[in-house]
Amino acid sequence: MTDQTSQASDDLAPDSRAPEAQANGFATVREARRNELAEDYVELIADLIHQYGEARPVDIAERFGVRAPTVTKTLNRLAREGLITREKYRSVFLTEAGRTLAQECRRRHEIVLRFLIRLGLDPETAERDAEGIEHHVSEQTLALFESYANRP
Amino acid sequence: MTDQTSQASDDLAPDSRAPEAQANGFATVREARRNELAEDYVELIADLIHQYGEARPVDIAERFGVRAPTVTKTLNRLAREGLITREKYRSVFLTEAGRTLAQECRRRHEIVLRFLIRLGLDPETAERDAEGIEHHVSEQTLALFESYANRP
DNA sequence: CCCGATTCTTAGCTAAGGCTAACTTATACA
DNA sequence: TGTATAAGTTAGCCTTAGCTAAGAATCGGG
Ligand SMILES: [Mn+2]
Ligand SMILES: [Mn+2]
Ligand SMILES: [Mn+2]
Ligand SMILES: [Mn+2]
Repeated sequence: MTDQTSQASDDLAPDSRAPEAQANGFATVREARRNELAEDYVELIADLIHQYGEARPVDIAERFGVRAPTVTKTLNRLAREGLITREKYRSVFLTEAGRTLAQECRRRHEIVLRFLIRLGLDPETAERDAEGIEHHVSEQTLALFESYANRP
Repeated sequence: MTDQTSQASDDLAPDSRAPEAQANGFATVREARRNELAEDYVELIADLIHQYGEARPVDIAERFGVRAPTVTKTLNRLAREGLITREKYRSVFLTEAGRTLAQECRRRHEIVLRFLIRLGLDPETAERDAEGIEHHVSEQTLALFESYANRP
């Protein structure tokens, strides 16, 4: 196995980083992926509480488009991780940690969304894309998105 | 449970879409999440083949930062899904479908990366963010990213 | 106040994606 | 050419995230 990187003028420029640097990048992405669902949950729970005063599993399931038992199981995990409190057969509420995380997610979501719309995307697509992108933007990127969105 | 949406002038504007529209958005994101890993694999495999003429599991493992058995298992799935071909104890190669997917991923990766750098992000962070974002950009967004990156 | 409908949970299944330990195969070099 | 090392696989573990079927709790209208 010989390295062809240094000789051929790579037209398409594959990743040129050292393997370890690349591995660090993927580690970051894996980490982000592990938190995505929890972030979507707390953000939605905060929204529901804001709109209706409470977050019921049935509403969470409807908005995510998943079945009730899936919600039950995920909520149990979030409780175990200290993001929500719950009693059997009752609505769920955010802990202090949950509220903090929800606020961060909400902020990221808003910034990404406003940025995409400002770029020229239609609101529907912007919402879809923002829902996925929001979990993968660094603070640096967020800052750039924000100033672009706020520009005169 | 009463809807407070119509009365209060919501300072933070929670998601105002109908539950079903929101569910569709999350379905799109779930779908994207299901494909992320396969996309990262075929893209990396294409890179390795381009650089070294072959893609060995040991190199894949090193660059992803995971253990060898994890790679074996994932490669088996990719083979089952018709994206790669493999023989036991040998390097892996892309099928036609795999090459096509790799090319699409590579294109998205490049566009997102160039866009972020053009926005003002440092290359390190741009790579990290692009690695996650690339799986969640619609064609519309991609088009906007591209014209921003190509602008004079 | 009670009974049917709704909501929520439990049990149990599948698949993905990570790991370690142990085994098998391939490679390389003395 | 034989064998030690490197590479790859297998087996088996765990957790997450989805599902259905079935049971338990709650709620509301008569
Ligand atoms: Mn999201
Ligand atoms: Mn969101
Ligand atoms: Mn990626
Ligand atoms: Mn990529």
